[in-house]
Amino acid sequence: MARPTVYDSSLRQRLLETTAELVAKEGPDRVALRDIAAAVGTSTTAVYSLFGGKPQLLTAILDDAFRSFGDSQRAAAPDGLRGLGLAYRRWALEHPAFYALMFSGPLGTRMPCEPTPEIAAASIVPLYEAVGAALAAAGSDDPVEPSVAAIWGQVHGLVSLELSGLGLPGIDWEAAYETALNRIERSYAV
Amino acid sequence: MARPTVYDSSLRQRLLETTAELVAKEGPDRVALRDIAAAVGTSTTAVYSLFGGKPQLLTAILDDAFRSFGDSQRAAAPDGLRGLGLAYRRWALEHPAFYALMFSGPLGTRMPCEPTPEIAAASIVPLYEAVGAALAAAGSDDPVEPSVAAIWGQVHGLVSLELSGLGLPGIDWEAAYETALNRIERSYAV
DNA sequence: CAGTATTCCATAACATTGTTTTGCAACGTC
DNA sequence: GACGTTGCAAAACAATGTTATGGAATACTG
Repeated sequence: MARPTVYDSSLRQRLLETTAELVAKEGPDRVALRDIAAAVGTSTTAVYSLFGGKPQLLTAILDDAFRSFGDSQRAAAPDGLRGLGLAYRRWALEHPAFYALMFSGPLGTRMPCEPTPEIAAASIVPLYEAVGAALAAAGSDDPVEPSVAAIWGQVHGLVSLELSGLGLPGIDWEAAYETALNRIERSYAV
Repeated sequence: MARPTVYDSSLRQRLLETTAELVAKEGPDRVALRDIAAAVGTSTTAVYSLFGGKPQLLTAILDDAFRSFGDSQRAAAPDGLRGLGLAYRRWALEHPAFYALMFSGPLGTRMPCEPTPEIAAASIVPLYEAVGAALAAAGSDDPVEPSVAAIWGQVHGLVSLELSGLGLPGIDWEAAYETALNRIERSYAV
């Protein structure tokens, strides 16, 4: 042993929080490691020592985001498919930068920061179970995956278009979302 | 007049083609202006002289992509909603990097390269018209926008999830897409 | 035809990043 | 109290978008 360590879990936590804040404010590519380090009162070396580099730091942020998203989904699970859909949009609108980072895919961002697969997969388990329950209640023995994908794609697509600010200017996204949820309920519930 | 100009429309065209090629291969953030300039045998000054900078160059690429996408949609218009949906996915899978650039939104990429609004809007006119026709044929006088958004969201979401490589490992995306298209046809056609 | 001025472009300089290396500083041990 | 070891901050490095500079090629003028 030589000198007392400063790169400990407390600093790691503060780095995560500050980075999440900055990323939420202006996106992952606009935040510089120097800014993060300065905001926390350390140097960029801390990021390399504690995480390995910027991609790994963003991966940690990404995993936290998926966990938060998964929590939100689990909390809404008792309210059925519609509850899951409403919670989905609410979470995405509250965390637009995270949502973009989570679902932009490898070509969307330059940083190779894919989430831990298990954490990402766990976040959609509630939807999986709700669709399975709905199919079972309807007496259908269709496979679950295509329906899960179709429903997930529906809500993800609408939220994604809303966040992208693209096309259909002046549209009432909430009304469009209601339309889509109604269509889903009509197709699957009962 | 002094010396013959080299930064002409021909060079501009070659820059566009080379950039599109490189962007398609590895995404917009990984291509350096120096590489583009070297590939066409000029210097980075050409990009600044002909376009204004990297964002403007990417905007030009983006507009080209929306035009190509719009052409594909117009060509599929006679085949109805299902034809539009199939053409949508086909184009996206053939041009994944462009698709990501087109719909990643301001937070998804660092470059401020939003497309020209009219060009982007024109690309979904065929869908707009098909939905309007379907609603009219069904004798419905519901507003068109929410349905357009819902359907666009459905196909965009599925394609986007497929391209992101996220979640549902080993799923048959084509089957999921068929499921979604069936659901759309059942809801709107006739 | 020679000189000059003007226009244009490639090269080099600059600023900002992520990353790696270096050197100093702090603590335990002898 | 000196030394060696460990750890971190600051400086060096590399890549990239952007801007400034210098030289070169051509048309005009005498």
